[in-house]
Amino acid sequence: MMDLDHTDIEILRLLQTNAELTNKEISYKLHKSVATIHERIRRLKEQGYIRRVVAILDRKKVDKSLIAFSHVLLKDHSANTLSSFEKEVVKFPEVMECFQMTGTFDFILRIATTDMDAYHIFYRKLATLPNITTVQSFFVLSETKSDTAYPI
Amino acid sequence: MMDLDHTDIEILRLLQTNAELTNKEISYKLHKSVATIHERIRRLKEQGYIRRVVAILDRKKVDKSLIAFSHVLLKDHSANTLSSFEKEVVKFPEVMECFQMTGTFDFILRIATTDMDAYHIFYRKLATLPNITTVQSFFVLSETKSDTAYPI
DNA sequence: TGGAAAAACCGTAAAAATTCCGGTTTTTTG
DNA sequence: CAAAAAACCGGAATTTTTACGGTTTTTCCA
Repeated sequence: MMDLDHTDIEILRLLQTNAELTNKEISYKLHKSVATIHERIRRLKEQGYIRRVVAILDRKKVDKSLIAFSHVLLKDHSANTLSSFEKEVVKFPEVMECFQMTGTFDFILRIATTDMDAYHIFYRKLATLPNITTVQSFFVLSETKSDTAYPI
Repeated sequence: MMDLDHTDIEILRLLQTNAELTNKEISYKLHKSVATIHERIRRLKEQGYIRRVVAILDRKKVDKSLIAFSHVLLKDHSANTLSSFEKEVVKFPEVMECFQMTGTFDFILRIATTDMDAYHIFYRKLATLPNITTVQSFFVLSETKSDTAYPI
Protein backbone atom coordinates (compact mmCIF):
# COMPACT_ATOMS: atom_id res chain seq x y z
CA MET A 1 0.00 0.00 0.00
CA MET A 2 2.95 2.36 0.36
CA ASP A 3 5.93 0.96 -1.50
CA LEU A 4 7.14 4.43 -2.33
CA ASP A 5 10.73 5.50 -1.97
CA HIS A 6 12.03 8.92 -1.06
CA THR A 7 11.90 10.19 -4.65
CA ASP A 8 8.28 9.13 -5.11
CA ILE A 9 7.28 10.84 -1.89
CA GLU A 10 9.04 14.04 -2.90
CA ILE A 11 7.37 14.01 -6.31
CA LEU A 12 3.96 13.60 -4.69
CA ARG A 13 4.71 16.37 -2.21
CA LEU A 14 5.64 18.73 -5.01
CA LEU A 15 2.70 17.88 -7.26
CA GLN A 16 0.22 18.12 -4.40
CA THR A 17 1.02 21.80 -4.06
CA ASN A 18 1.87 22.63 -7.67
CA ALA A 19 1.06 20.29 -10.52
CA GLU A 20 2.30 22.83 -13.07
CA LEU A 21 5.93 22.06 -12.32
CA THR A 22 7.65 20.68 -15.41
CA ASN A 23 9.57 17.44 -15.30
CA LYS A 24 12.70 19.47 -15.79
CA GLU A 25 12.03 21.62 -12.74
CA ILE A 26 11.32 18.54 -10.64
CA SER A 27 14.47 16.85 -11.95
CA TYR A 28 16.55 19.80 -10.74
CA LYS A 29 15.01 19.69 -7.28
CA LEU A 30 15.40 15.93 -6.86
CA HIS A 31 18.71 15.44 -8.67
CA LYS A 32 17.35 12.96 -11.15
CA SER A 33 17.10 13.00 -14.94
CA VAL A 34 14.01 14.22 -16.77
CA ALA A 35 13.42 10.71 -18.11
CA THR A 36 13.45 9.22 -14.63
CA ILE A 37 11.02 11.79 -13.28
CA HIS A 38 8.74 11.20 -16.23
CA GLU A 39 8.71 7.45 -15.68
CA ARG A 40 8.10 7.90 -11.94
CA ILE A 41 5.10 10.16 -12.48
CA ARG A 42 3.70 7.85 -15.16
CA ARG A 43 3.80 5.00 -12.66
CA LEU A 44 2.34 7.03 -9.81
CA LYS A 45 -0.64 7.79 -12.02
CA GLU A 46 -0.97 4.28 -13.37
CA GLN A 47 -0.86 2.79 -9.87
CA GLY A 48 -3.47 5.24 -8.64
CA TYR A 49 -1.44 7.27 -6.17
CA ILE A 50 -2.34 10.36 -8.20
CA ARG A 51 -6.10 10.25 -8.70
CA ARG A 52 -6.43 13.40 -10.76
CA VAL A 53 -5.02 16.83 -11.49
CA VAL A 54 -7.39 19.74 -11.02
CA ALA A 55 -7.54 23.52 -11.04
CA ILE A 56 -8.49 25.10 -7.71
CA LEU A 57 -10.58 28.22 -8.21
CA ASP A 58 -10.98 31.30 -6.05
CA ARG A 59 -14.43 30.71 -4.61
CA LYS A 60 -15.23 34.37 -4.09
CA LYS A 61 -14.23 35.21 -7.64
CA VAL A 62 -16.61 32.58 -8.95
CA ASP A 63 -19.32 33.91 -6.65
CA LYS A 64 -19.49 31.12 -4.08
CA SER A 65 -19.06 33.31 -1.04
CA LEU A 66 -21.07 31.17 1.33
CA ILE A 67 -19.68 27.83 2.45
CA ALA A 68 -21.69 25.77 4.90
CA PHE A 69 -21.20 22.50 6.71
CA SER A 70 -24.52 20.76 7.15
CA HIS A 71 -24.97 17.96 9.67
CA VAL A 72 -27.67 15.53 8.68
CA LEU A 73 -29.42 13.06 10.97
CA LEU A 74 -31.57 10.34 9.40
CA LYS A 75 -34.62 8.63 10.87
CA ASP A 76 -33.06 5.19 10.76
CA HIS A 77 -29.94 3.47 9.48
CA SER A 78 -31.29 0.72 7.31
CA ALA A 79 -29.31 0.01 4.16
CA ASN A 80 -32.20 1.39 2.14
CA THR A 81 -32.47 4.67 3.99
CA LEU A 82 -28.74 5.27 3.85
CA SER A 83 -28.24 4.44 0.21
CA SER A 84 -31.28 6.31 -1.03
CA PHE A 85 -30.17 9.41 0.87
CA GLU A 86 -26.70 9.11 -0.64
CA LYS A 87 -28.15 8.58 -4.09
CA GLU A 88 -30.20 11.78 -3.85
CA VAL A 89 -27.76 14.05 -2.07
CA VAL A 90 -24.97 13.66 -4.59
CA LYS A 91 -27.28 15.05 -7.26
CA PHE A 92 -27.34 18.51 -5.69
CA PRO A 93 -24.70 20.65 -7.41
CA GLU A 94 -24.32 22.66 -4.20
CA VAL A 95 -23.00 19.57 -2.39
CA MET A 96 -19.26 19.47 -2.96
CA GLU A 97 -18.58 16.79 -0.39
CA CYS A 98 -20.63 14.27 1.53
CA PHE A 99 -19.26 12.03 4.27
CA GLN A 100 -20.96 9.41 6.35
CA MET A 101 -19.80 9.92 9.92
CA THR A 102 -19.52 8.34 13.32
CA GLY A 103 -21.14 10.13 16.24
CA THR A 104 -24.26 12.11 16.96
CA PHE A 105 -25.24 12.70 13.33
CA ASP A 106 -25.00 10.66 10.16
CA PHE A 107 -23.58 12.87 7.41
CA ILE A 108 -21.53 15.99 6.96
CA LEU A 109 -22.11 17.94 3.76
CA ARG A 110 -19.96 20.76 2.44
CA ILE A 111 -22.21 23.20 0.62
CA ALA A 112 -21.13 26.02 -1.73
CA THR A 113 -23.62 28.72 -2.62
CA THR A 114 -23.67 32.34 -3.69
CA ASP A 115 -25.37 33.71 -0.59
CA MET A 116 -27.81 32.92 2.18
CA ASP A 117 -30.81 33.14 -0.17
CA ALA A 118 -29.29 30.44 -2.34
CA TYR A 119 -28.51 28.36 0.73
CA HIS A 120 -32.07 28.71 1.92
CA ILE A 121 -33.39 27.40 -1.39
CA PHE A 122 -30.99 24.47 -1.17
CA TYR A 123 -31.90 23.83 2.45
CA ARG A 124 -35.60 23.51 1.66
CA LYS A 125 -34.85 21.00 -1.07
CA LEU A 126 -32.53 19.02 1.21
CA ALA A 127 -34.78 19.02 4.25
CA THR A 128 -37.66 17.55 2.27
CA LEU A 129 -35.76 14.44 1.26
CA PRO A 130 -37.39 11.37 2.81
CA ASN A 131 -36.15 9.97 6.13
CA ILE A 132 -34.34 13.09 7.28
CA THR A 133 -34.79 13.94 10.95
CA THR A 134 -32.69 17.08 11.30
CA VAL A 135 -30.34 19.30 9.32
CA GLN A 136 -28.05 21.58 11.28
CA SER A 137 -26.23 24.29 9.33
CA PHE A 138 -22.92 25.93 10.20
CA PHE A 139 -21.41 28.69 8.13
CA VAL A 140 -17.82 29.56 7.39
CA LEU A 141 -16.80 32.96 8.73
CA SER A 142 -13.22 32.76 7.51
CA GLU A 143 -10.73 30.27 6.11
CA THR A 144 -7.69 29.89 8.33
CA LYS A 145 -6.21 27.06 6.29
CA SER A 146 -7.40 25.49 3.07
CA ASP A 147 -5.32 22.65 1.71
CA THR A 148 -5.86 19.66 -0.54
CA ALA A 149 -2.42 18.17 0.18
CA TYR A 150 -2.13 15.20 2.49
CA PRO A 151 0.73 15.35 5.00
CA ILE A 152 3.13 12.73 3.63
CA MET B 1 -16.26 40.06 -9.70
CA MET B 2 -17.64 37.73 -12.36
CA ASP B 3 -17.10 39.28 -15.76
CA LEU B 4 -16.67 35.88 -17.32
CA ASP B 5 -18.34 34.93 -20.58
CA HIS B 6 -19.58 31.51 -21.59
CA THR B 7 -16.18 30.40 -22.88
CA ASP B 8 -14.40 31.36 -19.64
CA ILE B 9 -16.97 29.48 -17.58
CA GLU B 10 -16.63 26.39 -19.72
CA ILE B 11 -12.84 26.49 -19.46
CA LEU B 12 -13.07 26.74 -15.68
CA ARG B 13 -15.59 23.88 -15.57
CA LEU B 14 -13.28 21.68 -17.59
CA LEU B 15 -10.10 22.52 -15.69
CA GLN B 16 -11.80 22.08 -12.32
CA THR B 17 -12.34 18.42 -13.09
CA ASN B 18 -9.30 17.75 -15.27
CA ALA B 19 -6.42 20.19 -15.51
CA GLU B 20 -4.48 17.80 -17.73
CA LEU B 21 -6.56 18.64 -20.77
CA THR B 22 -4.37 20.19 -23.47
CA ASN B 23 -5.25 23.50 -25.04
CA LYS B 24 -5.95 21.60 -28.23
CA GLU B 25 -8.48 19.31 -26.56
CA ILE B 26 -10.21 22.29 -24.97
CA SER B 27 -10.21 24.14 -28.29
CA TYR B 28 -12.06 21.23 -29.91
CA LYS B 29 -14.69 21.15 -27.19
CA LEU B 30 -15.31 24.89 -27.19
CA HIS B 31 -14.88 25.57 -30.92
CA LYS B 32 -12.11 28.09 -30.49
CA SER B 33 -8.50 28.18 -31.67
CA VAL B 34 -5.61 26.94 -29.54
CA ALA B 35 -4.22 30.47 -29.34
CA THR B 36 -7.52 31.82 -28.02
CA ILE B 37 -7.81 29.11 -25.36
CA HIS B 38 -4.23 29.75 -24.33
CA GLU B 39 -4.79 33.47 -23.93
CA ARG B 40 -8.02 32.86 -21.98
CA ILE B 41 -6.34 30.52 -19.51
CA ARG B 42 -3.40 32.88 -19.12
CA ARG B 43 -5.83 35.63 -18.16
CA LEU B 44 -7.87 33.45 -15.82
CA LYS B 45 -4.69 32.69 -13.93
CA GLU B 46 -3.39 36.25 -13.98
CA GLN B 47 -6.71 37.59 -12.71
CA GLY B 48 -6.81 35.00 -9.94
CA TYR B 49 -9.83 32.94 -10.96
CA ILE B 50 -7.52 29.92 -11.06
CA ARG B 51 -5.61 29.93 -7.78
CA ARG B 52 -3.51 26.86 -8.40
CA VAL B 53 -3.28 23.52 -10.14
CA VAL B 54 -2.73 20.52 -7.88
CA ALA B 55 -2.54 16.74 -7.92
CA ILE B 56 -5.20 15.00 -5.84
CA LEU B 57 -3.85 11.85 -4.21
CA ASP B 58 -5.59 8.68 -3.15
CA ARG B 59 -5.62 9.09 0.60
CA LYS B 60 -5.69 5.39 1.39
CA LYS B 61 -2.76 4.74 -0.93
CA VAL B 62 -0.72 7.36 0.89
CA ASP B 63 -1.79 5.85 4.21
CA LYS B 64 -4.16 8.54 5.45
CA SER B 65 -7.07 6.23 6.13
CA LEU B 66 -8.54 8.20 8.99
CA ILE B 67 -10.20 11.53 8.28
CA ALA B 68 -11.74 13.44 11.14
CA PHE B 69 -13.68 16.65 11.54
CA SER B 70 -12.86 18.27 14.84
CA HIS B 71 -15.08 20.95 16.35
CA VAL B 72 -13.19 23.35 18.57
CA LEU B 73 -14.69 25.66 21.15
CA LEU B 74 -12.49 28.40 22.64
CA LYS B 75 -12.70 29.96 26.09
CA ASP B 76 -13.30 33.44 24.75
CA HIS B 77 -13.36 35.30 21.47
CA SER B 78 -10.92 38.09 21.98
CA ALA B 79 -8.80 38.98 18.97
CA ASN B 80 -5.81 37.61 20.79
CA THR B 81 -7.31 34.24 21.62
CA LEU B 82 -8.61 33.77 18.10
CA SER B 83 -5.47 34.76 16.27
CA SER B 84 -3.11 32.86 18.53
CA PHE B 85 -5.21 29.71 18.11
CA GLU B 86 -5.15 30.17 14.33
CA LYS B 87 -1.43 30.78 14.36
CA GLU B 88 -0.78 27.53 16.22
CA VAL B 89 -3.31 25.26 14.56
CA VAL B 90 -2.06 25.84 11.02
CA LYS B 91 1.33 24.50 12.07
CA PHE B 92 0.00 20.97 12.59
CA PRO B 93 0.61 18.99 9.41
CA GLU B 94 -2.44 16.84 10.21
CA VAL B 95 -4.70 19.90 9.84
CA MET B 96 -5.63 20.12 6.15
CA GLU B 97 -8.34 22.71 6.63
CA CYS B 98 -9.37 25.10 9.37
CA PHE B 99 -12.49 27.25 9.24
CA GLN B 100 -13.81 29.73 11.72
CA MET B 101 -17.54 29.11 12.01
CA THR B 102 -20.84 30.54 13.14
CA GLY B 103 -22.84 28.59 15.68
CA THR B 104 -22.24 26.50 18.75
CA PHE B 105 -18.50 26.03 18.23
CA ASP B 106 -15.73 28.21 16.86
CA PHE B 107 -13.67 26.17 14.41
CA ILE B 108 -13.97 23.12 12.22
CA LEU B 109 -10.74 21.28 11.43
CA ARG B 110 -10.28 18.59 8.83
CA ILE B 111 -7.68 16.16 10.10
CA ALA B 112 -5.85 13.49 8.09
CA THR B 113 -3.99 10.75 9.93
CA THR B 114 -2.87 7.17 9.42
CA ASP B 115 -5.05 5.64 12.12
CA MET B 116 -6.68 6.23 15.47
CA ASP B 117 -3.37 6.04 17.32
CA ALA B 118 -1.99 8.86 15.20
CA TYR B 119 -5.20 10.83 15.74
CA HIS B 120 -4.91 10.34 19.46
CA ILE B 121 -1.40 11.75 19.46
CA PHE B 122 -2.58 14.73 17.45
CA TYR B 123 -5.60 15.18 19.72
CA ARG B 124 -3.46 15.43 22.81
CA LYS B 125 -1.29 18.08 21.20
CA LEU B 126 -4.34 20.03 20.02
CA ALA B 127 -6.27 19.86 23.27
CA THR B 128 -3.39 21.32 25.23
CA LEU B 129 -3.25 24.52 23.20
CA PRO B 130 -4.14 27.47 25.43
CA ASN B 131 -7.71 28.78 25.62
CA ILE B 132 -9.40 25.67 24.26
CA THR B 133 -12.59 24.65 26.05
CA THR B 134 -13.63 21.53 24.12
CA VAL B 135 -12.64 19.49 21.10
CA GLN B 136 -15.27 17.18 19.64
CA SER B 137 -14.09 14.61 17.11
CA PHE B 138 -16.14 13.02 14.33
CA PHE B 139 -14.74 10.40 12.02
CA VAL B 140 -15.43 9.65 8.38
CA LEU B 141 -16.95 6.22 7.82
CA SER B 142 -17.22 6.58 4.04
CA GLU B 143 -16.96 9.19 1.32
CA THR B 144 -20.17 9.57 -0.61
CA LYS B 145 -18.96 12.52 -2.65
CA SER B 146 -15.58 14.19 -2.73
CA ASP B 147 -15.21 17.14 -5.06
CA THR B 148 -13.00 20.20 -5.28
CA ALA B 149 -15.02 21.76 -8.12
CA TYR B 150 -17.35 24.64 -7.39
CA PRO B 151 -20.75 24.48 -9.08
CA ILE B 152 -20.47 27.21 -11.71
C1' DT C 1 28.84 -15.25 -2.19
C1' DG C 2 28.48 -14.72 -6.96
C1' DG C 3 25.96 -14.14 -10.83
C1' DA C 4 21.68 -13.66 -13.24
C1' DA C 5 17.37 -11.08 -13.35
C1' DA C 6 15.03 -7.01 -12.32
C1' DA C 7 14.75 -2.38 -11.49
C1' DA C 8 16.34 2.27 -11.75
C1' DC C 9 18.52 5.48 -14.34
C1' DC C 10 20.22 8.27 -18.20
C1' DG C 11 21.00 10.87 -22.84
C1' DT C 12 19.07 11.67 -26.99
C1' DA C 13 15.77 12.10 -30.58
C1' DA C 14 11.00 12.41 -32.09
C1' DA C 15 6.49 14.05 -31.21
C1' DA C 16 3.51 17.16 -29.05
C1' DA C 17 2.28 21.16 -26.44
C1' DT C 18 3.08 25.77 -25.09
C1' DT C 19 4.17 30.32 -26.02
C1' DC C 20 4.85 34.25 -28.92
C1' DC C 21 3.85 37.28 -32.83
C1' DG C 22 1.62 39.85 -36.43
C1' DG C 23 -2.40 40.60 -38.50
C1' DT C 24 -7.68 40.09 -39.20
C1' DT C 25 -12.34 40.16 -37.62
C1' DT C 26 -15.73 41.38 -34.32
C1' DT C 27 -17.46 44.15 -30.60
C1' DT C 28 -17.74 48.25 -27.91
C1' DT C 29 -18.26 53.01 -27.26
C1' DG C 30 -18.35 57.93 -27.67
C1' DC D 1 -20.80 55.64 -37.86
C1' DA D 2 -16.03 55.73 -37.18
C1' DA D 3 -12.32 54.93 -34.04
C1' DA D 4 -10.65 52.15 -30.33
C1' DA D 5 -10.61 47.99 -27.93
C1' DA D 6 -11.15 43.31 -27.56
C1' DA D 7 -11.36 38.73 -29.33
C1' DC D 8 -9.72 35.72 -32.45
C1' DC D 9 -6.69 33.19 -35.61
C1' DG D 10 -2.66 30.73 -38.18
C1' DG D 11 1.81 29.75 -38.05
C1' DA D 12 6.58 29.89 -36.26
C1' DA D 13 9.70 29.50 -32.30
C1' DT D 14 10.43 27.49 -28.01
C1' DT D 15 9.79 24.23 -24.52
C1' DT D 16 7.99 20.04 -22.76
C1' DT D 17 6.57 15.45 -23.05
C1' DT D 18 7.17 11.00 -24.63
C1' DA D 19 9.55 6.95 -26.58
C1' DC D 20 13.80 4.27 -27.18
C1' DG D 21 18.08 1.88 -26.47
C1' DG D 22 21.51 1.07 -23.56
C1' DT D 23 24.13 1.46 -18.93
C1' DT D 24 24.43 1.16 -13.99
C1' DT D 25 22.66 -0.30 -9.68
C1' DT D 26 19.97 -3.25 -6.81
C1' DT D 27 17.70 -7.50 -5.62
C1' DC D 28 17.55 -12.17 -4.73
C1' DC D 29 18.28 -16.91 -4.74
C1' DA D 30 21.01 -20.94 -6.19
